Amino acid sequence: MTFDKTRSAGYLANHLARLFAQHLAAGIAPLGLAPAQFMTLLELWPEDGLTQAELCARLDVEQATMAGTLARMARDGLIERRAHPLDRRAQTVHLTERARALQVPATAAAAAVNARALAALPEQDRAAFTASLLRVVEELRRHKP
Amino acid sequence: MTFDKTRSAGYLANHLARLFAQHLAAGIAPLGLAPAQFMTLLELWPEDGLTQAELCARLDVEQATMAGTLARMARDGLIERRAHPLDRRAQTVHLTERARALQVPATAAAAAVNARALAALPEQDRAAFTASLLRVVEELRRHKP
DNA sequence: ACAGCTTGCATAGCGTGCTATGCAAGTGCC
DNA sequence: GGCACTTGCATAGCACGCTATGCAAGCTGT
Repeated sequence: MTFDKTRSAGYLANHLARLFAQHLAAGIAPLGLAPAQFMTLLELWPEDGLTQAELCARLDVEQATMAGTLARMARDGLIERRAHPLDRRAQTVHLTERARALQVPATAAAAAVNARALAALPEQDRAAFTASLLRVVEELRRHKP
Repeated sequence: MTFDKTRSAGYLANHLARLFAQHLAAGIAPLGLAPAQFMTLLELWPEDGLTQAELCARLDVEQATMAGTLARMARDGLIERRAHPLDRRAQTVHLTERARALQVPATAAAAAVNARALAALPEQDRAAFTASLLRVVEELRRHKP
């Protein structure tokens, strides 16, 4: 009857994401990065020159959210926008040298947080856990509200 | 080398929490509730008259965050604050009739979201999944950054 | 060619998280 | 009793999510 928060996947997912965000923020703040900026860089490091719309689709965030994140990244000297060669409405997003230099330390910090978190699970359960996370993500993404 | 977002627990947790929040928000918005208000009500439905500090501890959110959530709940007629009988600094938080009436429909909506999400997993994996979520939450909560 | 739909982006407003401050009230120790 | 520390709460400022608008540019069909 009473909703048990220690057994509700949604409740736990919210709590887990807040904890991950706190740990990640602490790890990358010394680099001058915030979590959403790091997520965006994860897409741009391997493939520069994406448009805002492409970043939205890949990160599954709304366009207005990405506009705000890119504005802060431009303010902080992580990206610069250039006119799209084919579409005068669009812009392409390009990394600065400063952003490129952060790839190794930032991904190391994120990997450290993942490692510390997964240390809570026996080694043979970890792959199943992330696989389940992925399956549930895909399920909820398929039939969005 | 390149961080694989489909295998990073932190990335997936963030994505999953956003999806859960979207589904839950859609389910409880017709009731006039927002997700953090629902979380707070989960504590107050079984035990009225808690203080703000107690709510913070139980939900693991910062005091300033809870102050904002309670302000919005009071504005929306879900709670009222009364003077604490023993401590003149503190207030106790009490549910209104309107808030009590939402318990059944709101928990039903949340349970439906959980059920839809967990439908992605074979039935025998679901308990292990939520148990792993809980273990990782407790791990990250133990050594906070 | 032009009217109308679609697409790319910016902006405003709000909810929810955080840290950092500040104040009032309780507690403790001398 | 009085000074210092702690505790309960409010507020401000910021990051990120969201929806809702609005505008400019591209596309479509007649």
